[in-house]
Amino acid sequence: MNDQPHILVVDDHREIRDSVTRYLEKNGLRATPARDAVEMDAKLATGQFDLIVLDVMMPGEDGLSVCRRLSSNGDVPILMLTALGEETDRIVGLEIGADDYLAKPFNPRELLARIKAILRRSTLPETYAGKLSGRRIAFAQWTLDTDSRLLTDEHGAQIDLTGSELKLLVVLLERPRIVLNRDQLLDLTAGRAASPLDRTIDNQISRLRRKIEADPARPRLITTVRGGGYCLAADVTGLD
Amino acid sequence: MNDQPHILVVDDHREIRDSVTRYLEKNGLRATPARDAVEMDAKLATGQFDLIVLDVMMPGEDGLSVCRRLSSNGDVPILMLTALGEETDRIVGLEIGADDYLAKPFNPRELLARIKAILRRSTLPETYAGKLSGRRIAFAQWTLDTDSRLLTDEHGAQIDLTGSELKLLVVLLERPRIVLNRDQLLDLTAGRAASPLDRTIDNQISRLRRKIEADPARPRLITTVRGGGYCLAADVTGLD
DNA sequence: CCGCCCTTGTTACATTTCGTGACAATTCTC
DNA sequence: GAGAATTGTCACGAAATGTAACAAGGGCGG
Repeated sequence: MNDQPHILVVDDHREIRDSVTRYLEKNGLRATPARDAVEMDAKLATGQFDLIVLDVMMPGEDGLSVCRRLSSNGDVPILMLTALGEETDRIVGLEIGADDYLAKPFNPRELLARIKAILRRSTLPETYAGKLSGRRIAFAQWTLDTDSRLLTDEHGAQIDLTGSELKLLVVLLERPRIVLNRDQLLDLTAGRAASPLDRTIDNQISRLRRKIEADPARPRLITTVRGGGYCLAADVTGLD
Repeated sequence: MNDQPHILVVDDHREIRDSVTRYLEKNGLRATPARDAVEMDAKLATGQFDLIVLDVMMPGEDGLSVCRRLSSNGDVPILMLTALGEETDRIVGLEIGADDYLAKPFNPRELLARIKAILRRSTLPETYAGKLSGRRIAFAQWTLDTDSRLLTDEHGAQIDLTGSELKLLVVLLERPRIVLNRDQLLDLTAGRAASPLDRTIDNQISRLRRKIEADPARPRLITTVRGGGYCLAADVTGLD
């Protein structure tokens, strides 16, 4: 079982990235490294994170730009890493929405302390996962209302989903045609890591299929990728 | 069994190319040599690669151009090899999309370490069934829906494909009338190399024929090229 | 505060998928 | 036409997946 906070470490220097990741993990957090903005976006899309540690100086899209972009959504706190003496960057970093900053070289313990401080104050009231919250979503023959948890098909027949069924479905709907493995799904729906022989996701999928598939024995909407995970095989439209 | 990462080594010097290939294989990776951009393109078309080691200085299309070209697709990470002192090239190499670079002469162990570092961080979310994901494809009397894994003939009869049957069929459909040998097919469908006496592909072909051929004993869609491999003998139309 | 009911994780077992080896069938060579 | 190489396919088993059944936990009405 693992529901520790999950930190995304974004830095182009491998040594820093890896040592920070290891240090955080050694201290009871979960941590995932990302090399640049692109990889960060990929990880953000397939995982749930509680905080991002972000380097200012990076090739490609730099930290300031990333920070500006992310903090406009405002859902994940950011801790900026600035190279020594980049005084301007410090100030700008905070102005554009970072929650804290730390100058390199830094003491790992101080980084950990600041991360914990941010996490402590950012225990937000839980909302539904992501962008599709509070919306109506159309896919295949279904329309999902995430507020009422109600699924309506083209004939108007209605089915209501349980909390975890809804979460799983929303996670899949946010990533159509992407294969997500059981670890990712568990991370995204329950925010925890899988224990060995964990069949939780299989069961959730089975229960969800029973409700939304025309023939649950031959699933067409949620397909199985053997050795890979599951995949939503439909186009998704947000109706707002 | 072999599903190690597959590295494509592109260098015009045979000694470097061969010694790097051997070194990587000795260390548990799969590696395939290519002498220039043309050969590289051929290998890329008929194999699945996880990383390309690319020399900057090559006759014909040079490394920088290749790198620019490949990284616009952005699906295979690139490690550039630069001759000593080509300081400009280093910088440009990273700017145009290489994931890392290494100056010649280099220590093989360092090359291996950097390759592993890149592989570690380039685990991107897998999309469903390649480029043709989410499409309907027509060939002969069949229409394939890659989402639902459903094959429909002209009379509307439907046949379910398993995951590996679908993958094999898609690989063939992406290369109609091209002969692919068993190694290439195994690489493209399963991302692994064949072990001696490997009958996997024969079996898959057999199973696939049983489903899509009018007379599986006299295959007309997937033909056998004795000593060569298999070939999809039909025109393919994407319906989107 | 109690007990019922819904939800969800876990376990166990059935089913499916797919790789492997064996052997038959086919094709090629000489 | 005989022997060898190559291919076709069967059958078996290991591994992955589907799902029923049970248990634990939580929420809500009374």
